[in-house]
Amino acid sequence: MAATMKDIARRTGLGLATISSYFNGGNVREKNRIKIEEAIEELHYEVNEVARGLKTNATRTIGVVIPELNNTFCAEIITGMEDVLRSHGYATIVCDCRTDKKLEREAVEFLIRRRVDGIINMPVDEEGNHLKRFQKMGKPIVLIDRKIQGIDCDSVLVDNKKAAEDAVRYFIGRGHRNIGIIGGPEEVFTAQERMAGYYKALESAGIPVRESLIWHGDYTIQGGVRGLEELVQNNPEMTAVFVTNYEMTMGAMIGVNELGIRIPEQLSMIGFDNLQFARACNPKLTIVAQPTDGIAREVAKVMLNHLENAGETSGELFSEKLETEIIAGKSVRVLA
Amino acid sequence: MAATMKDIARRTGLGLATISSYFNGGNVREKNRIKIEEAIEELHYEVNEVARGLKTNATRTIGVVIPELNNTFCAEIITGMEDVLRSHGYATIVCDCRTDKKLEREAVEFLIRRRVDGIINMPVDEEGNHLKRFQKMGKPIVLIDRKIQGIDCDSVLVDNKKAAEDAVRYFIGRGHRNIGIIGGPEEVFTAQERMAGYYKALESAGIPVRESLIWHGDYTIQGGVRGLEELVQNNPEMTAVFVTNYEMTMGAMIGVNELGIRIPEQLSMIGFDNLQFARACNPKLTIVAQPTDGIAREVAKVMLNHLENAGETSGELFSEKLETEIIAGKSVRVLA
DNA sequence: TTGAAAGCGCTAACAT
DNA sequence: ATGTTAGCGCTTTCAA
Repeated sequence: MAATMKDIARRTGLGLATISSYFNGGNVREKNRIKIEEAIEELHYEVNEVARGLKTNATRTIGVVIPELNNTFCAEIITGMEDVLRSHGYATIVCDCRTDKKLEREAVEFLIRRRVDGIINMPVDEEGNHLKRFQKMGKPIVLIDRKIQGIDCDSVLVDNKKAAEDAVRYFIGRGHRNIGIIGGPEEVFTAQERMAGYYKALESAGIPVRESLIWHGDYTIQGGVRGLEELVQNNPEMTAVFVTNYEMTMGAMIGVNELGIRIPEQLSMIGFDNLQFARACNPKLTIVAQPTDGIAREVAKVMLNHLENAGETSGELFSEKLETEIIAGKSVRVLA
Repeated sequence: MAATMKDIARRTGLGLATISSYFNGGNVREKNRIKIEEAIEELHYEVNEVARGLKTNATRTIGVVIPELNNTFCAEIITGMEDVLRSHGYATIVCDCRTDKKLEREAVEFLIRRRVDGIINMPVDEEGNHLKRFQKMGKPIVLIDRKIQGIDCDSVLVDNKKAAEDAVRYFIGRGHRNIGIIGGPEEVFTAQERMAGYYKALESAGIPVRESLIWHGDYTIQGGVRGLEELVQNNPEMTAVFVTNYEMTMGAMIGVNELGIRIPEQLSMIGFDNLQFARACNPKLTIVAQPTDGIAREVAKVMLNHLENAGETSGELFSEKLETEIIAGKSVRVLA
């Protein structure tokens, strides 16, 4: 069994409180400090965070619930968050709920049992019922990427409407009029926003929206393949297509390859996320890039704020919208 | 504050032990069972796993230390593992050590403080010193993908030598003689094995190994770009190149695009991992595919075996080598 | 500055 | 089948 503070107390002849105070930055006589440190060294003592958590009612652990770890956008955000959280002494328990509302709810209950100090969630259930019980416990919740109705809490979002607007304007500015879109699931917040941006850009340019140019996908690779095939087949006059997330962008590229379509001669394309993938495409893909690292750091910061200034929360809900950026490649043709 | 078992005891008039026994599958009179369940419902009781962990000296938490979450191979394995571990009631704390030995050691200490029941590690430090203390505590360690010297423990590997051998043979069988390789860091186990496979395939075909055709990369995207550029520049006669991990494969594709090289007319290529990426390449890339999901499930299984049959471990070290597979695309030209 | 002691929420041994 | 109780390793009053 691992050494405990009692062992150190015995070995040094000091009381438990002194040892504890040593670990918690209290004042300890120089002589005793040295004795304690020797004992720690010899006994290979490591603080038991479990016991500490039971006593202090704070586990220094935060739970992260996401729809799909196996999704670059999620993975990148988690990498960034985990990095800053751990450097502040917080552990991160990641739960992948596979885009399933039932699993998402179970994940939250799982985290409640483990008494995490806070939850970071990229929500699948847009009603937010899965979070209500946790919120009632007075512990902080930070939402990433998607807002939900039933829950008032902090969130870190991306300006998705503007992102899509920018992309479509980019096409329009280069002479395109028949612009298709491979959108996301209609019930997902980001998908709605991106679709709204598509509408807005077309409307403000006086281009009528045509239903046949709109494909509602599901944010998966296979959905992207399918979407591209359908759009191409139904719209011989389409000269450009905007794909609204990374997985579908990959799918659209697969579709393009399998149909033997040449980019940008036969079809112009703007994708989403993952600059490296864009560079690996031939020709290099023009994309909308999200500030994943910025999101990650912002989320961690907001969460740490709650945790370290417990009590004195300003009452105001934090809600930031980060900006995206278009990274130009060679996949958009300039029409005469 | 959250409800405790004491609250349930008070509310039902039962003793603590009865409640505890209810939660641990003991026998409880039907009438009392109902009373307990009503109380749970009304009090919104959730077991406190922290207290339970302190008492039982088992946190039902396992730590995972990997070099880079932001790496598809790692992310896929973690997704799979976390899935099966959580369905058995185990939480997973993931620590990304950014391929840094110091951070890796710190991650293990962090996990020791949190008293995880086991550690799963894709090791960066090939001497394994970071794991020694944990191992002395008698808790299980499972290594993924890389073996290390100093530590005797279970491991789940891939037959990397054969993987590389197969790839190079694939080239040879199609008439290639001047075959380049973009290898990994020389100190990394998988990189050594893959390099060994390259040598073996060439030697058994009677083709002399030429140093100029070998590039030692670092398993990063940028390393792949650089490797491809160097190999192409130094070997005008090279007709084929084998890239030995996913990130470098992506990098090599970027390099190919930026140099304007046509595949497979000017250069044949076999990459590594990520079938979807391979399909998105133009032309579709031939790759060596690792059974990531198989690895993930195997690792979780081995770990659960240790945890659930504590004590009666067979003493034998488990070490499985899974097989890879070549998925043919159109990136390898048949030479006359 | 240091020590003694209570108690966080649970499990398990023992008694009933 | 159920109740009583000690104690897991720590923090935190309260005294000294």
